[in-house]
Amino acid sequence: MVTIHDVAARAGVSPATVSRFLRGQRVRSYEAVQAAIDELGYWPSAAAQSLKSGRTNTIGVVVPDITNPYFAAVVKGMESVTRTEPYRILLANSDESSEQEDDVLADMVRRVDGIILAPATEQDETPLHVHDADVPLVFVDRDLAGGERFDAVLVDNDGGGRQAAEHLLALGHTRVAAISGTLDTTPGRLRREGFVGTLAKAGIEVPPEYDLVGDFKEHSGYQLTLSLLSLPEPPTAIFAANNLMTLGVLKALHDMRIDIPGQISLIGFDDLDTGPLLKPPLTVIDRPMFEQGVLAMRLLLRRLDHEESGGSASRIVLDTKLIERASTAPPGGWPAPSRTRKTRSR
Amino acid sequence: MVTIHDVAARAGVSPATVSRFLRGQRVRSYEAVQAAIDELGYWPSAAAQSLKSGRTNTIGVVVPDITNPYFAAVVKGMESVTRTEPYRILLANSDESSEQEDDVLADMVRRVDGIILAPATEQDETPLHVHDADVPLVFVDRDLAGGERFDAVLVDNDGGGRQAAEHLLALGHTRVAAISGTLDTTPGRLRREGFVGTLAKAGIEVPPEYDLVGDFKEHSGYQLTLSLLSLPEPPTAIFAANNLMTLGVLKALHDMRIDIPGQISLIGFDDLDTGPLLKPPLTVIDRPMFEQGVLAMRLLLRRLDHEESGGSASRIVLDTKLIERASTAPPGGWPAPSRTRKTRSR
DNA sequence: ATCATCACTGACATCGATTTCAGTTTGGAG
DNA sequence: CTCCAAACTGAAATCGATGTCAGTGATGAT
Repeated sequence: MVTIHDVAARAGVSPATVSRFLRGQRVRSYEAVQAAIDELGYWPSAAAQSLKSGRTNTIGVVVPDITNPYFAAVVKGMESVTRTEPYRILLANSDESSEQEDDVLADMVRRVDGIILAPATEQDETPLHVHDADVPLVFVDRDLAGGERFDAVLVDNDGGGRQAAEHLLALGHTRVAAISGTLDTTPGRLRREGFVGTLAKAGIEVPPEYDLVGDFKEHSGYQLTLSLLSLPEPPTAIFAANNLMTLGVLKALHDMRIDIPGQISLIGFDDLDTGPLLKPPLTVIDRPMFEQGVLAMRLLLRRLDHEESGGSASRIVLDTKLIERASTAPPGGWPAPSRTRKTRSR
Repeated sequence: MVTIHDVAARAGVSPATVSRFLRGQRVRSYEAVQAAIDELGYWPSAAAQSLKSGRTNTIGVVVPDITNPYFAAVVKGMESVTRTEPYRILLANSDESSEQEDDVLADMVRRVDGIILAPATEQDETPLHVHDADVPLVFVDRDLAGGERFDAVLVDNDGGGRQAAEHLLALGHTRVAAISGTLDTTPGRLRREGFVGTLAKAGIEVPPEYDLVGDFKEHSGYQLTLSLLSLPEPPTAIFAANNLMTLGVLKALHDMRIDIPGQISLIGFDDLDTGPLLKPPLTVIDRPMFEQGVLAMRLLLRRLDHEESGGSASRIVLDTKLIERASTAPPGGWPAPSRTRKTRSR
């Protein structure tokens, strides 16, 4: 490995001068140093620089599952911000597991300048200790109990659940099932509350056998749907609280040859690239994905720049939006409530 | 920040002893050191360790696009391997651009122990210099001209193209279009060659207006399909060389109200989670995704362990597999060649 | 020619952990 | 009780880059 000393020797100056050159300060032997660097193919050691400066120019990003298109888009948004900065992204999956998340965080804290996290549960306290290590922390997609003093980029999950419920209500559904995500995550809990609460206000109870809880993974959507179908009186509509579970529901419904939306309407949370191309095209609650990543990364970088400056936490909450496609319709044989369907809104 | 000196002072030993303790060597004052570490909440500085050891315990991963489900799965496979190791993944997108790739690589080389790369083009020579910096390099999905001396995990792209062609031939198609990926990438070039070559051997030429080249992104699939449809004599079948472009084709076909496979058959490369749920369910050439990531990471870690040992390059080539679903059928109004469809094989 | 000012330079300490080397302690044998 | 080998310990050098500080050389004014 070629070091700053080698360059200095070759250029006939001291290492200090080469260092000054690197940082853009004026130097008498500019050309000689430049030449030495080029000829030797010198690049400063990142480890040595980190040790001296205390900065790694690395951002840790921990998400439950990078193969979930939502998180892939979020991460890409983050990267679009770091592209023009000297920062790189250290990525890890938690697989929706607090233990894995804790492990990964403990390791990351030593290597990064800041962390963006979509926590596996709201209850874990470990992430709070990240901050003890002087590593700024930003939440994305999900919040943490006691995390109010941290920056966060979230969406109005409660509102999203409400939109889904209102949509199904407007269509005239009364036997409505919810397949929620893990209830100790922010989106899992709030989407369900928004959905079930709105139905309740309209006088419609979601009985326990319709009120199911999955784990945000496709398989749970599949299994829970099968259990719904085995009920003596299956629901006429299903709300699935994320993209992957929605896919699971869809698969189960296909496998069981259920007509959508003829027999059962389906509304999901989070759109998919293939959303409009599915059979049937999916009605979903959509939200910004790429943008959430961008915002989260900007918040973190801002905090890194104004180090110490403290300042109160920025908590950004974005709106969700109903996208009506063909997977929802009035319940079988029922009359559609005229065309309120199109005009019904928030 | 609490350093090894602080721990040493508290435990009443020298830093050297604490260091030995950390590395698992026997130490007389075991309890005292352990206690000091716990009480102070000490974690060794990664930067200092890297500087001393010359290892960062970080693997650089550069892919064209993490939102492509294929690459997301590959990266997840890689991570499943590093989970049980002390390694972390530094992730970057190249956006299918050589310039971005070069930039990112130049920076990564200083920070990682090894790099796994899906190069944006076969022609760029920069990645070869990565190796000059003593950073092992493994290719995944795509190869590089002159990269034969590096480890690689690839698939039989040529064979995949052939399988697609044979499938369409067996169905009786003669007016067949190919939407290839960038031709200076391994998969772009080879999939096209396998496809067009197999058709040629069967006496079927793909005329220039059917022989189109996209950029692996959805939009190009969409645009090129529109151009195919505007032809006086559109093809009866389309082969799209990756998942994203296949989606673009599908969208265009939907938008133009073309019946699939009634008017046009569609076969894609790379399966999607939603593949079976699309309208119509897609016939595709499938290949291992997660597994490719696993293999690539294993190759790299092996090289890191047996450092210096050199050894010749491991070039793994996996097989592709035809998955027949409903997006392909005999050309409109034509007789299907009995049931050879099911028995036709490699 | 002399001196003050300014721009630039190099020696050296430093960041935090590891490793070497020359001790010191321990335990067991005699 | 003495001695020796084995087990352990600490001081100091080291990894590579940077910042401090005390200079050295150049420039301009007198």
